[in-house]
Amino acid sequence: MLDATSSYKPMDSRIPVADRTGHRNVPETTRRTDRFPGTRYGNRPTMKDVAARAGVGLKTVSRVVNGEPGVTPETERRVQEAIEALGFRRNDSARVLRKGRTASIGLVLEDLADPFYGPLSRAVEEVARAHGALLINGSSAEDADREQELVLALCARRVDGLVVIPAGDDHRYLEPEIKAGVATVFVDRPAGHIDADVVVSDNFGGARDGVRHLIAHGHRRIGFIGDMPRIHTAAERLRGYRTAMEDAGIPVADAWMSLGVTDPERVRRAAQEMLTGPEPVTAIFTGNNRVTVTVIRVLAGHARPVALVGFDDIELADLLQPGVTVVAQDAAALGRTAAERLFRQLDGTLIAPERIELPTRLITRGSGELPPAD
Amino acid sequence: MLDATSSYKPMDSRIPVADRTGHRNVPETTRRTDRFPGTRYGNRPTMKDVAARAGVGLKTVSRVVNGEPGVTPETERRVQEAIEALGFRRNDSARVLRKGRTASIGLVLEDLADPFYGPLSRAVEEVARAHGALLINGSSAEDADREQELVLALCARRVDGLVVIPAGDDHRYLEPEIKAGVATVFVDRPAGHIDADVVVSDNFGGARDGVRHLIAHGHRRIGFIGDMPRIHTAAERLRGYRTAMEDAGIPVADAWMSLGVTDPERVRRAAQEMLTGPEPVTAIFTGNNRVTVTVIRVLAGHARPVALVGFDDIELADLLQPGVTVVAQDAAALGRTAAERLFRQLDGTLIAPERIELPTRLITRGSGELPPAD
DNA sequence: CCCGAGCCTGACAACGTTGTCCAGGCTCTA
DNA sequence: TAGAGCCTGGACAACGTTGTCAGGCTCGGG
Repeated sequence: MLDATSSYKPMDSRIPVADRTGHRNVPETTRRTDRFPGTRYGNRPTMKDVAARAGVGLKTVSRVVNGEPGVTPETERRVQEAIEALGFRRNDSARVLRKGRTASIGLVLEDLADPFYGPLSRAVEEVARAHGALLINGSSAEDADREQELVLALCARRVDGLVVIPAGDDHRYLEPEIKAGVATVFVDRPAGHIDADVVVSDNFGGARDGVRHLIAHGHRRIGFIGDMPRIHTAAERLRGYRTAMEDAGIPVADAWMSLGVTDPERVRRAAQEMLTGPEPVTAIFTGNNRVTVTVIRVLAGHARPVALVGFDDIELADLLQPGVTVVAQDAAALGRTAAERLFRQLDGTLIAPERIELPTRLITRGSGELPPAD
Repeated sequence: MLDATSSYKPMDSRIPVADRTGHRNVPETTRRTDRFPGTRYGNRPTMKDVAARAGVGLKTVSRVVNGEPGVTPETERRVQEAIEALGFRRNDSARVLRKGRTASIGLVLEDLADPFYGPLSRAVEEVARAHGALLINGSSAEDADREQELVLALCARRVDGLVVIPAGDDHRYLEPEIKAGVATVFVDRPAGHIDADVVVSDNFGGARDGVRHLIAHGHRRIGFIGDMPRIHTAAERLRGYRTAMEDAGIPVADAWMSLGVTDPERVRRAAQEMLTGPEPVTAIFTGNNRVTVTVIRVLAGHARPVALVGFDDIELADLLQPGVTVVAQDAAALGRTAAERLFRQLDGTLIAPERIELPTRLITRGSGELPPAD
């Protein structure tokens, strides 16, 4: 009978909180069964094994593995042979312990599945790769506690740096980490109560320009559907909307603004309400890609044409009827800029934290140029 | 003057190849400047420091940090206080070294920025999280060498398991790793020359059904634009196309099939050619989401209506005119299934490698139901 | 023939944590 | 009151790697 009783017990990677529930660790017996004769699971060969087999010293193996000079070709050959034969692979955990640097950086974002974060994540990865570092990432699901949990787990892994798209608004918990030398850059939204590098889009200006665009095309009753105002980007975009309206001397009715979670159901209802209320809007400005997509669906089923400008570009926006006018931000540039700054922190090239704002771009495709249909 | 001469020298995370270029390691001096008085960069407090400050033994600190029983409330309080005061955070590298498990899994995919992989990646992350593990991921950019490099770097980090979307077609290099106990699951495409768990979509059946759908709507001259045939999914989808055509007794002209890299330029040209050739197609079956998007653009500028069925669902496909009929695969389910299987391997619940095939779903929205316009 | 220089090589400690094991003090019972 | 047993705490080794340092070898010059 196969011994398959052991179960996956990873290290507890949570924050070291003393939850003294008295759970006693089961004694760690051999965890793996011996399915391959001659090779025990989990018992990887070490440099010591290689050294023994090659008949050399430990340090010589280390030298060969790391390509350090000072090894005779003949000795090196013997070591390489032993490495091949045993299937040796250097244990980077031990290496990290010794060297201090892990050559990995952490990326905490809201949701990997969101099309906005894909390119951002990829850009960070590219830069990391160029610097020989790996990328560990996690989704906070827009939850401050989960963000903290993730960030601290990454710090426990001793990542060299962190790129964080903050969900919470208080990052003082990161102070000891930053002091201890963890390079940190916030992206998309600023950090809270802490002085750190920040790379953001010009959310205010972008939204203002988008709304101005609608105003320029004759709209006055313009709706705004955005994310929860506690999210910085959402607040900034709202401010852009308000400013554009104010600048144009248009008083804003409360019924034209809807802020909250951006799940399709709420957004759909919000859109319906501002389209059918006592002062129905003739145009809508949407606060992010998810909202835009939902509103497009609503408008597709709406009788009267309604103008639309959305924040964030969306794929195929040009092929819809009409094409969707958007305020586009460059997600890849955000990620790239942040990551590059991170590595400059690690270089020691960077002195003081800075706030970098990347411009947005209005892309007109038709939906924003519809005249008001009263 | 600030000492900013040190530069980021991460651990070399490449495969241990002896590139004896004789580069000598610069002596590692203190890397960080002392910007914060009283806190040296990189010198984090250890359990020893905490123990000293709390006036207890090293192991007692360990017990408190890990919530192990056997510590007086009073002692625990003192230790917690010291932890707070010093900003101590357990070093997981050392922990890993001692425990053997890293509580992290690796995910190697083609491109994080591809909308198909976002949900997949997210699903893997969710499962990992549920098992207390972190996710490290990297993009292979469809390059076999880069895939191997990434995978081995992850193994050097001693990830507990690997979810791999293979780019290469020979994975024998993974044998020692798997033997050493690294749980491994391949997704989306099977592994090459190696017996391992595989989770794939029914690419053949899906493509066959999609093409049958077009045939059922009266098409006979149907084009196929897909990825390089060395990619397994591409080959399977092509096989589905051929089978559907054959079953219907339709001879396939070479000019109707185009296989190769799926960059927009090539795809655009391929589509143009089969639309204007001597035997112009009346319908096109596209082999993945990128191809589909490009072909939609081509068809949008085409005079005569052409039917289209695409492999992979795409966002907003329902809002285009006409809606795009697709063969949808469930990326999240692929990721979830693979990850769950991975953790069952780690549990010891799983014995023999298996091949799991998830069904695809034909979603009709209009573009596939257009009659042939001759 | 001897000595110093230079090149290889390996012994050893250290990185920070956890498992093992033992000692001392306490409580409880006979 | 003594002995048994429990509870708390700490000393120590080990995990696999790398930096330091010293020893042994070869070679050439005096």
